Amino acid sequence: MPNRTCPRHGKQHPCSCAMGNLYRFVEPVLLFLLQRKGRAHGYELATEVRKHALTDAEIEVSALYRTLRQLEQNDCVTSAWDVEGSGPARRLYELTPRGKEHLEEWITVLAHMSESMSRFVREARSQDETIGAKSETPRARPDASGIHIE
Amino acid sequence: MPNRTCPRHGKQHPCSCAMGNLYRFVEPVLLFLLQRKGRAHGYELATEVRKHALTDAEIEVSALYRTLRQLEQNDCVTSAWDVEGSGPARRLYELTPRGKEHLEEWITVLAHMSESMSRFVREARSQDETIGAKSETPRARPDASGIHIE
DNA sequence: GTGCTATAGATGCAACTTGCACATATCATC
DNA sequence: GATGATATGTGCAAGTTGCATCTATAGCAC
Repeated sequence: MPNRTCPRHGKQHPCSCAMGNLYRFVEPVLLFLLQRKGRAHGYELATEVRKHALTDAEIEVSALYRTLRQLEQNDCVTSAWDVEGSGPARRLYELTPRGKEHLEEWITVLAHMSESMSRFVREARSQDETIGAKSETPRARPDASGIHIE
Repeated sequence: MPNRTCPRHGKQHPCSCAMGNLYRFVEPVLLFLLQRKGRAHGYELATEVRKHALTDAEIEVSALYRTLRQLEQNDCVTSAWDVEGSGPARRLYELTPRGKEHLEEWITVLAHMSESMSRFVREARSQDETIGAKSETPRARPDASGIHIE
């Protein structure tokens, strides 16, 4: 949405692609998935994160791994190498009590944000209609609701 | 919410203070206010932006001014110096048709995000209950009214 | 055994964004 | 002439991000 044009949607439709990943909404989704799956490795999470993403921005794998490391540093997850099975070793992540707490914090924040946003959308849309209706008339009176600029 | 602790709320309650301003949610609020007020200067907007903010993060005046400049560069607003009245000169901003369009894009994005978020919150909460019920630890019931912080 | 692909995790770095402190200027009041 | 409110900005270190690239294991085809 910001100035730089979105590489995925171009000018097709408005998107939130240019919004950040790392500290924004990757974290809660990862915490959520980890809570649900009990234990998972990064590559696996990467395939599922899309379905629960909070914006339509692509979630970078690098951002995902970095977020997981960050979460580990903050005691929200623990990790252990899993060398069983075929293929390269994988790091298995698991939620800690602190991580669960952090997810709950995120849930509170997101619930609040969701509400703020839908209120904003409601207000902006109703205002839009008002202005749309008004602009038909020869733009006379300076808005009865009282804002005057000198 | 991210790792760095919030300077305003500390550990009191979860907040979205550490989320970005500039390209995030300052833009739509400014566009909205400009549409409503018809014309306004930055300092004035700064006093009102709080009421419509989409996160509980403080909106920096510097971010606000920078956002306005950016919006001007992208033809979303125009500005003109107002030297009438007392006090220092003020830059009066006004929405352009492109700016109105951009606001509508934001509204679409925010409506979508709001929905994604509330779905996420719903899912995460119901999952939480399931897991809570499953875990045999007595763990004083997760307070229906919601928010408990460490 | 070489090349190719899928899986898995990670780093390097330029470009960009942000928070905070500070700069500039006008006017009013003391 | 000092102080404070109004008003608009800039400077810069620290932090964040997108994209390209790297390492490494295993399976399969040739």
